[in-house]
Amino acid sequence: MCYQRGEMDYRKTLNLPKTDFPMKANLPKLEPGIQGFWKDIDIYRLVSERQAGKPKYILHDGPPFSNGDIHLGHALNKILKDIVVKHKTMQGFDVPFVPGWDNHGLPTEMLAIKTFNLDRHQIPAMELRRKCAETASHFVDVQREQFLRLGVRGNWEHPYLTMDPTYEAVVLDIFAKMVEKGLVYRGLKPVHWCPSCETALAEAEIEYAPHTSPSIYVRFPLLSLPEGVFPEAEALPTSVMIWTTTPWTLPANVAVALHPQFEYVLVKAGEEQFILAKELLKQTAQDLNLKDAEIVASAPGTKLERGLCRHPFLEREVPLVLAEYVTLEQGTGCVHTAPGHGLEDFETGRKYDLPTVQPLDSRGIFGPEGGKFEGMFCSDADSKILEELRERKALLAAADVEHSYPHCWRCKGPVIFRATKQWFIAVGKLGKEALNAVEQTTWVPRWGEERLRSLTETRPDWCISRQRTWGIPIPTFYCEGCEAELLRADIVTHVRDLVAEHGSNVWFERDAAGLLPSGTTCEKCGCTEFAKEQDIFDVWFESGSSHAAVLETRKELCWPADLYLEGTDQYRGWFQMSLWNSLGGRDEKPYRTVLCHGFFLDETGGKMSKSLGNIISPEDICQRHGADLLRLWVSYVDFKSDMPMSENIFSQVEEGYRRLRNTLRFLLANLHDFDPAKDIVPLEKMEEIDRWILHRLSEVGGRVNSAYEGFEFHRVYYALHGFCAVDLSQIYLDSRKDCLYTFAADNPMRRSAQTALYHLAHALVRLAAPILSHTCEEAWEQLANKESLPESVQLAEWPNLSCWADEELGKKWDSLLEIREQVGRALEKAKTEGLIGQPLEAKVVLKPTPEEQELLKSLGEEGLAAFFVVSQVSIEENGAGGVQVARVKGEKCARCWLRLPSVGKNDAHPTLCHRCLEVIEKNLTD
RNA sequence: GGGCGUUUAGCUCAGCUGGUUAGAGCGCGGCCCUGAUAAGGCCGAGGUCGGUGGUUCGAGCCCACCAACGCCCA
Repeated sequence: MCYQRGEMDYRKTLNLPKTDFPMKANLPKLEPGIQGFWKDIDIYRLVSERQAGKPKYILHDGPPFSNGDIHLGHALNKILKDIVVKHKTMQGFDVPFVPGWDNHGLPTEMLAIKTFNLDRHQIPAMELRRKCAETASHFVDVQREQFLRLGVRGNWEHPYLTMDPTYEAVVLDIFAKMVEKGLVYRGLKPVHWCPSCETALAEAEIEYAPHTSPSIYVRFPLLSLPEGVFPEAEALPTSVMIWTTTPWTLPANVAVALHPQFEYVLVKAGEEQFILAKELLKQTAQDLNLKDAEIVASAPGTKLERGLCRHPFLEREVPLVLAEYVTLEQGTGCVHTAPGHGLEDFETGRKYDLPTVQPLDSRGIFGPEGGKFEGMFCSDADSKILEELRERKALLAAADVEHSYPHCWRCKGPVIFRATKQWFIAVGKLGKEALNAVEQTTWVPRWGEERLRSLTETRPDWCISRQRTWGIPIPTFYCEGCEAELLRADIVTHVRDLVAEHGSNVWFERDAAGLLPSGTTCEKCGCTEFAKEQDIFDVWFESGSSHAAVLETRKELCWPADLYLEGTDQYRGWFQMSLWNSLGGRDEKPYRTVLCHGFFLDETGGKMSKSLGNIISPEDICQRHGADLLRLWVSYVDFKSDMPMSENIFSQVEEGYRRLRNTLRFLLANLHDFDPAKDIVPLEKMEEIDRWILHRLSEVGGRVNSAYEGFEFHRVYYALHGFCAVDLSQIYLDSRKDCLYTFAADNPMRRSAQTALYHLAHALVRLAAPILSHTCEEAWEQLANKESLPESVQLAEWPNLSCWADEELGKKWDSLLEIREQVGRALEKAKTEGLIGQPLEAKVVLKPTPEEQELLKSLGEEGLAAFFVVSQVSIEENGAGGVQVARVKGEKCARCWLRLPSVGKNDAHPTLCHRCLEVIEKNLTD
């Protein structure tokens, strides 16, 4: 090499950063390639093999419905799981992740009906089920691809599906256990019922529309009240006044409900008295045209409990009961209660052990229980009932009212509530065990315990019957002779075996005889002919069985799960249902820890929903920003409460991503000539500043790890981001650039710096890998080009960083950093005063106190200059503290840009300082 | 209407068992650099900690009530 005076390009003699790791990620294009790489090397299998034999950590996946594209909530959920899985794996656990799908259920059935334009009343059950299965399979495939696009690692080749025969068989197995334990019974429950379609309707099949109903006030003559309440009632004929819009439900009336806390009054009007809520007296008096109403006495609802009235037209005593749902919005505060025709009424009926009168048949026509209304269609009976009330002087007022009323989605006719026989799990019997289990579970966040406890405490028995087609049949039978129920564990087990072999379709393909063990006879009447049950299981019973159907049946898994991780809606859903199912079927709770995440909100804090049109799809984000950005966003926010999401917030995450990426890039770029095998410097020979940054790394690593452990991923983000932005970019890397660029390539000080960069790069790539899986894989490839490393960062172990910790050094550098800040402010001042244009034009004069002397001297004036990123530093003796900035004397070195007195002292290289001269001359002799 | 939760700078988060002028990063404004360059550095302005009342010598933190928002239920 030959340098001509005056026209030398010293730039070429610098060790400037060089890398293939691009500044701009272009994640949408990059990620599919990386995902293809993972697929090619079969990353899931590789990791499993590597972790085989290590302690297991079981994160059991809650199955989403396979009936549409994934939305942001699904993406969030799977990314969170993936972060846990990847971190735990790096921590040395064997973490098999088997994703699953919930295939059965009404939403899928409705989707299939719509997609294939089916007539659900015409199509044979098997045909409909085939279409449902086709729909479910299709969306399993769709969603699998969508989850893979997020970079989620799992056993996607062999997920679990609730419609798989092996899965279905375990559901029935659990059911058999519950039958054996006497937890299953058949009881009445009111459901939405369409009398014209003659079928039960699910909530989703109901449409609300305006409807005109009669609005009537009715007298219930008072028979008695608890001792000492309203003694004035004796004086005149007294009745409890109720209001209703469904007169035809009066034959089913068995009680009048009052609110325990409301104030009820005894009112005298003419020659009679009424009982009603005080607050509603004014409105009612107006409706009934009562001019002379006068309050005689008053008492809270709770005092009236167990009073008795007479039914207005039937020979029936009707008790006064208490219910919290009674409102003061309309009526009288005294609510007509018919357990056969309303869910709340039904619950109240249970509480007070009232009979469930349900006189209608499936067409909505009164049967024998309907007395004189037998043979009439329910709403047609309204006028007859009004007539009856009038005759008996029980009707106080009647008018028409228009209100919102449920209608059938299919025939558009008004629907009714009708109690029918359904299968129940007596979860009440498991209450104590449930509370115990809730207490022994670790809830994250902790208030989850309270939430599940209040759910389990108040929960009524679990109705598992659904009157639909797409699901697992409830394997019970009815005697054709005496109609007795045939519910036996051995028979359920027999059906289970058939289902294990043929799938649940077998129930729809065979008649009862083909499903029962041969020789089954009715224990009551000896009959051998049976009919099979029509109801299928509630899907919650199915997904609630997953703990057994998945964890117990997969070799790589084990029961119970270490972790369940779902959204807050699942306290009532999967968390709870899995608990009942497991307590009923396995006598133990299915999870050790339950972790719960919040929901997405838009930037204004409102909810995200399709109807509001403020939905952002994960696919859209992957296409425009990349999965790693979505993953980083997941770690950027605190997922335990609700999380706002918007383009604006997203652009901030993008900034954060750039900082992390560019820091990593800078590390890699300055390692381009570093061969770890040859060049690595042992810790004790490293420069102090390099040991300091490794000490900081060990601190950050510790914080990052405990943040992962505590499921506080946003603390991972802030720890990593802060480290990259402050410790590295602002302080360490900025100070180290001079050494890295201008020193001779193999100068031990430069190798020391590079050794730090090397350790930093290796650590950061690992610490961030559970979150930024793609980016870290891309960086990993750069590192792996130079040394033999596992094929993927996913096969890397968690770095042991504690060996870099040096508390004493940390403290010392805290003080140095304070001085550095002082210097920064002084430089800024000098700049605004026009003394200097930029820091390299400055000479910093330190006037340290005696205590600071030693501190500063240990770094040396040159070391301090690099640390402050200025040209020169001088330390004055016996100062009183403080910093002074002067314009530097000396020319700018053409190579290192520092202003030093040595510039111009050499004739061969008049524009170089002594440091650069040495490097150049060394280069020339090499 | 009920259960559970959330509410600290424009944004996302810290703030230990209550204790001096409430912190960080990003964004924003100004400046510097052009050898991390669709990068990097420096400085700065931003908050009556959702509201009201209370306990206390002292409250972002404890208590009560209220409001907005969210999940679940009715």
